[in-house]
Amino acid sequence: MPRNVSAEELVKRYTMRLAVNVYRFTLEGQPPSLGAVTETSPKRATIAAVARRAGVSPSAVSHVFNGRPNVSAATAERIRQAADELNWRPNYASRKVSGGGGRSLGLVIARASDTFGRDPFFMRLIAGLTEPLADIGWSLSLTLVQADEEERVYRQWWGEQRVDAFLLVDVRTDDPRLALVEQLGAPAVLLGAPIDDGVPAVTVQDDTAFATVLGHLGELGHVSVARVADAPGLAHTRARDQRFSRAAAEQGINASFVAWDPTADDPVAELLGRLGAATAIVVDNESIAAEIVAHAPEVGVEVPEQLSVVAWEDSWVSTLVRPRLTALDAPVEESARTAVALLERLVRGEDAGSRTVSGRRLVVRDSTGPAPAPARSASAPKAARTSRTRSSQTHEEEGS
Amino acid sequence: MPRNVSAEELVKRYTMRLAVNVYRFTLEGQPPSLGAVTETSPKRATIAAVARRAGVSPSAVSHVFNGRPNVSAATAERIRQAADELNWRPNYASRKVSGGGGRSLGLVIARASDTFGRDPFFMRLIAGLTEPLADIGWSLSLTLVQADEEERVYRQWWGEQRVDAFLLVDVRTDDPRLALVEQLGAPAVLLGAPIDDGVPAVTVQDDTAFATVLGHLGELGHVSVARVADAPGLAHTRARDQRFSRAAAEQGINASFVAWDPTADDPVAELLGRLGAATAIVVDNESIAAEIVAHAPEVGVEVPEQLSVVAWEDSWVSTLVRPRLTALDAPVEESARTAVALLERLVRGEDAGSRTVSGRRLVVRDSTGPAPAPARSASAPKAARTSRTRSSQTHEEEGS
DNA sequence: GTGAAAGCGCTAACAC
DNA sequence: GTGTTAGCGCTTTCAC
Repeated sequence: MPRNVSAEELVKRYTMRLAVNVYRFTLEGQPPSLGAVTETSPKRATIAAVARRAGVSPSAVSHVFNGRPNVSAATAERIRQAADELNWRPNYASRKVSGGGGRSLGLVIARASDTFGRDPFFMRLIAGLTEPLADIGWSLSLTLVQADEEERVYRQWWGEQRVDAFLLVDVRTDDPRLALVEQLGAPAVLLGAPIDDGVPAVTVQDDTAFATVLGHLGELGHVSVARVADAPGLAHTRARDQRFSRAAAEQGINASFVAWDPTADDPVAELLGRLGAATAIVVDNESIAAEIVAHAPEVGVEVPEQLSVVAWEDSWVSTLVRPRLTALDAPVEESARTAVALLERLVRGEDAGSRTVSGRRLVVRDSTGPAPAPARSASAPKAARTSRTRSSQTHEEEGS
Repeated sequence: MPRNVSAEELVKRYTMRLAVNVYRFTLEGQPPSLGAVTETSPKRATIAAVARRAGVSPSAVSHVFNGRPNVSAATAERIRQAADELNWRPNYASRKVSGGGGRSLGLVIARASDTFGRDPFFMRLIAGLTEPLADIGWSLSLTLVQADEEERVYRQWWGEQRVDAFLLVDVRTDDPRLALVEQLGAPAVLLGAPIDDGVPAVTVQDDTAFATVLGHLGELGHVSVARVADAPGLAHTRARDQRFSRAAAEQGINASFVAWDPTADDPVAELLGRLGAATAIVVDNESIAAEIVAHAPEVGVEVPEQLSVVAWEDSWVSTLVRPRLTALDAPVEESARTAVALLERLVRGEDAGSRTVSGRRLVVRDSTGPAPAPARSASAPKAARTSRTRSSQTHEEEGS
């Protein structure tokens, strides 16, 4: 309601109030004047108006719209029709204030605009969330925050009852949000590996992803592979490091780790300078992988002739750069759908355990190729690409 | 409130109710039992609890949290402190139901996941909206819908009072949403050229953008330039067509129009085949432009040696592809901020007129170069790029 | 199967 | 300045 109201608005409010008071004082059925005021006013119809039109009580209308069984089919039909005619929908706020379940999922992303914007994962996630949410009548409340504002926003949104559950993404090691949502009593689900029994997780089945990647690279003759992690603070980083080491050991591949340094003048050149013997890299972040393949030739490293690159995550961006990126595609939409399903259970007070969704698929494109012959150095000839536009092959990774 | 409640929950509710009833029956100040129940229960604190703790009435608390002046500074401080201690925030739903202003902006995007996901504009828009929204205590409710569900979602979100205003994007010619929001009485702002007095617009100052682009291309010797539009139904398409024609005429450049056909087997090849004499193109959509520069060489057209490409819209994607895209950068964040400011005025009942934000900047990168000599045909030598990594130059476009 | 009535937590008019 | 009170529109007992 506007703070500064017009004269008409004041008159209207006063009229409404009068009508209501008359109704109260007469203690009778329904004075026609109230009906008239309510139904012709620009204000939205109320449950009372619908009830009146259907010739029933407000509670009957409520029952129908909440799927409670105490109303006969015929009456229910009449009520629905009246609601339609008045174009009425239960007021979300009123419903909440009177104990009805809320229907809003909070997604608070602690990223700067640019790192948010250049991660296609978020577009897939947002798009993937909206459909299952819409199916159950929920909506998505989204915001970006700075790291030091994160807790405040969770507390505020929950405290104001603006949202009824949270989806936690970018989970960090010792992430304070887990304790926070438990303290608040807020239903929450996280995307990533399970951390805490209190907050169910939706995990992508990643166990064999590295084996698949290293198998692919091994076949191409690579014996030394490096893993490039983007953000060291994220919870998944260490787990992936370990899996990478193990899978490499099993396949007799020499594993190493290289950090991406976004503060360098030329992060790609700087990274390539630190690769050592590695002839292939697996990059945690798709846009970084894309930057590497795009920029490497400009600093003297041909992809895939001298270096093979695999992106962990896949999207249209991988098919945009040249050479196209070989990538590990995650079932983001499936994760989103699963998270929504869990959230719905939590909100209803049922308990929900963590879930695992299907594994990553290795999509082989053009950024991986035969390992360079050891003799050749950085001055290797820029061999013509075997087939620049060869179609993608897909290796389905077996689930576990 | 969960439908299926535990025994404990039932007991708790019953206890609360008892306490409340005792309070009502005694008709006295505040029975200690109620305070105890409310404050130690896991339920969130209420305004009454805060008032009690601060030794004032609920309305005093309300006044403080709504910036009304009727409370002394000392009392206000005491109230704030009590609220902090109880970790209380005004309940959003209650506030709305009792006439308080809402604080939620609806953004309904009628796009399929993939066309949404591959348009970096939306990431910039979302990121750009959240900050100004947070500044005024609003949040963003976002959803994707199919075209035939669009109207239903607007009606539903508004009818339920789930949102308090709408931001209209992807405005189409004769867009039914304009009449819809006016009929609903919903505050709304659109991004794009003004269409209707009822819905204020935030427009990017595009008047001279084509003159700037064509000036740049003219200097490079291009005499025939084509415009590639993505979605013919969008309202901005025709306006841009006209501006393009006019600017071309003024500069003695031969203008043509070519449609992008996403259904073709190879849309890029198909498009290039229809360019006629044009040696440069201006592409409405950044990801299409990126696809063109990435794929053109694979079908025998070198960029920029044989064809110059300019993208209308700019983001990190333009710097990812090779050659890097010369692009027209729009002030998306400024548009978002302006839209939020307008919306806030509308919601308060003040009127708000359309606004124009600063013009597009031409960012010259590597996808534009000298026009090919007319004699040379498709078999032109793949001349070495003059400077593959030359730094971007920026031409500020003068506003009007 | 139906309706009356008491709340939900807050705001705002008005009296003190 | 501060408190009282009557709503907001809905849900939910609990009588009928």
